[in-house]
Amino acid sequence: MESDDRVEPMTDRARRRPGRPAGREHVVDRERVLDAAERAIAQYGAGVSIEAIAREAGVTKPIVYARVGKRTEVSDALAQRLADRLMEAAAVAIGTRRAGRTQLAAMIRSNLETLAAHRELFLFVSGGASEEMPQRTLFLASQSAKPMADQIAVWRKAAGLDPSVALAWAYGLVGLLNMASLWWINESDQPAERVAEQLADLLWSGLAGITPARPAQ
Amino acid sequence: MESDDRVEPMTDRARRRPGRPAGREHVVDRERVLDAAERAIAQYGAGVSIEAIAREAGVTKPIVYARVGKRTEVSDALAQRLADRLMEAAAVAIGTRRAGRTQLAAMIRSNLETLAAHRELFLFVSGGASEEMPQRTLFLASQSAKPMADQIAVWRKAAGLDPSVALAWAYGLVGLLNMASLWWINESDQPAERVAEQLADLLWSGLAGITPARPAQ
DNA sequence: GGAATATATTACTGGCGGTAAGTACTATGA
DNA sequence: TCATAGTACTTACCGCCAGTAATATATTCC
Repeated sequence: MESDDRVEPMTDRARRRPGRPAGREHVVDRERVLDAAERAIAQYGAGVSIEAIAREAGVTKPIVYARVGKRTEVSDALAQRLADRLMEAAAVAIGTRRAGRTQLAAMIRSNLETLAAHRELFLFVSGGASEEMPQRTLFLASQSAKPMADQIAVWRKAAGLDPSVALAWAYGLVGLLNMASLWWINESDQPAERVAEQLADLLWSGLAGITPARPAQ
Repeated sequence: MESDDRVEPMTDRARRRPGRPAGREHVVDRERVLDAAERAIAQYGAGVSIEAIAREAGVTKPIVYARVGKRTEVSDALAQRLADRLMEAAAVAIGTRRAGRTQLAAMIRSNLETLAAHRELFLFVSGGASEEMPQRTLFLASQSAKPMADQIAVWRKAAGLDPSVALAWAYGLVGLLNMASLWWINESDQPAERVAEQLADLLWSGLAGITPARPAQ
């Protein structure tokens, strides 16, 4: 009795004694925590607990708070990552294509497929109700919408059209892409390419500034 | 001592003794609970607790569960209400206008203003991360999107165009309207009418089926 | 009147976000 | 070299809340 069966709450895995570990660096840095958060989300879904994220990183909860912050801050950081990935994928998809409808369809398709690939991450990032939800949702949308708005403004100016539509269009488009992706991922069995074509049909002429003569009234 | 200071957890307001109340009807029915939920959300924000909703209704927590169900079910019920209100407002806004761009702008504007009027409710309904978030988000989007898809399919058929775009367009449009509304409510100081015009500019020609000749490639 | 049923309340459980308190290693200055 | 301060972890705890069980009172049916 009393031998060495001290309690070991840190559930399995790389257990570490309390106290400062030997070595002079952080045992896991911020980026590692975020990597672990992504893995944990992929595994357990958007409702994953902070504790589970910490476990996945091989540390304990307070470390997550020390490196990244509270849940909303983890979410914000991952939103940034996701937005970057979307931009990057879009850039690749657009590739060498000339600006035009084909480019738009390629961009939409890459958005569909990228969000599908990071489905749970997408949900983690868009989820999480609370008092300051509106600010958070907008913040994460703005990661995509702000660059998009800049691009739209440039196009519109170049075409001699009013650039003041840029922000409204950009936020609208982000919302459209998100919802359409969610729908496609969960309920549609059409290929991404087809849905992308359909959405391009909806958006292209407006984006290109092809406005039919406004009917009087 | 020992007089009558029994604990009285039911915080203030219309305290009631345990046990069945005198009278043969439910003291509050489902609709009253949902009304109270809306008031509580308006007052405390989207993160409101079930307990607060119960208090607002003048009953206790288990009654909310008995009449409506768990949090997600409250949210679903309110999503239905909100969707109904959006449809109704759109119908009013459209009014006697002839189908066309002006009608579209009026519809968008009514959407902006209706969501602004029910800001916190909108957030309560769209918030709430968990395992089955995707299904919930889609469910609530579908309240608006399904009728919209039907309408689009009718239009497209009448115009001799492919109606199979309807679902993708409808979900996309719901997402667009939601996100644009959120942006407008929180970050834009432009009048609703102007934003509605801008979005109509983006969408009208696509919706009307005015497709520019697709450039080769 | 009394059993069965209906309708409420209070009381509890479990889990999680977030933080405080405790522990062990490293660095610095006399 | 040794005490003292600082750092980087851990365990332990608090508070809140969703959801449910246990309990109390009123009605209904025989």
